[in-house]
Amino acid sequence: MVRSPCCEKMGLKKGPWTPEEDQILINYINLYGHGNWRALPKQAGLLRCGKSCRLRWTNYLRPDIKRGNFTQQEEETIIKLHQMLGNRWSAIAARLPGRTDNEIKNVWHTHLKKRITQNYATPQLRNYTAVNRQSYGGDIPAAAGEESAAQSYKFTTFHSMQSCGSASSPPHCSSESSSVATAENGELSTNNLPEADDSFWMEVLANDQIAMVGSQQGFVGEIYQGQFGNLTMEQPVNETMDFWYNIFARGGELSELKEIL
DNA sequence: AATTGTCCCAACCGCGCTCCA
DNA sequence: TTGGAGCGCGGTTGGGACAAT
Repeated sequence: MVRSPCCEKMGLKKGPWTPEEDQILINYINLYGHGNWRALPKQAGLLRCGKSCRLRWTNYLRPDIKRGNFTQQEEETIIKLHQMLGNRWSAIAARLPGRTDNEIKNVWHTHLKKRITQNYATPQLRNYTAVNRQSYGGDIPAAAGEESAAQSYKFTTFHSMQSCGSASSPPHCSSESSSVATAENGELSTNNLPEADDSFWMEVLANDQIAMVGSQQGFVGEIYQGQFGNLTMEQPVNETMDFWYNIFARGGELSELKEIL
């Protein structure tokens, strides 16, 4: 496929938009809409490429854009959605009315990512999970007309987990799986969070069978023992790692998990 | 007051997807 | 079925604003 030349090569303007350009774009879209972004700048009399116009409109000029700082609730929603959806900024933005994917991406990289990273590092992890135990209680608004995030996940059963402890147990099953202590109330203690690496999560995701690796035995064992039912999710490794860390560290219930999703 | 460093965000880049002729 | 056109997405960057020295 032959790509169209970039703006610069076509002699079009790049860089920050002037108020005059903004006004031209707003006036044109208010009058004619934006059916064809490629043709729009020429018809509107702008020395910009269509792509630049679309970006300016969707990220800044749209009348329904909410300006200003993100509220704490919005930030918590972003954190929650990011754990579920990963870097799917547009999907996250669809659940935050008035916020753009670009804006959310920026706030994630400048604020939220650092916060999460710091809190994942033990012992701060406990603080993070404690915070999220509260914040996860809220509703996640579904995007209008869009398949819910929940529907985009496919749940499968850990068949092999059922066989752990039996004569046919896979090699990775071990009676040590119960060695991870739970709190007296039955919740998993965050003191016992596993040191999970990518290979572990790859195993979790690869099949509808669970494989346990070394120190992860306890972690998986707890799932098998009914903390969450026998559930896993098909999604990229990194997202799942975050997801499981969060859900599991909070000692969540299956019903809660379903509600979140 | 001048310089340097850091943060933040608007805008750009390039890839991949969908649509359509 | 193929390939061009258009669009949307996520990653990256340039440069202004502000803080620290």
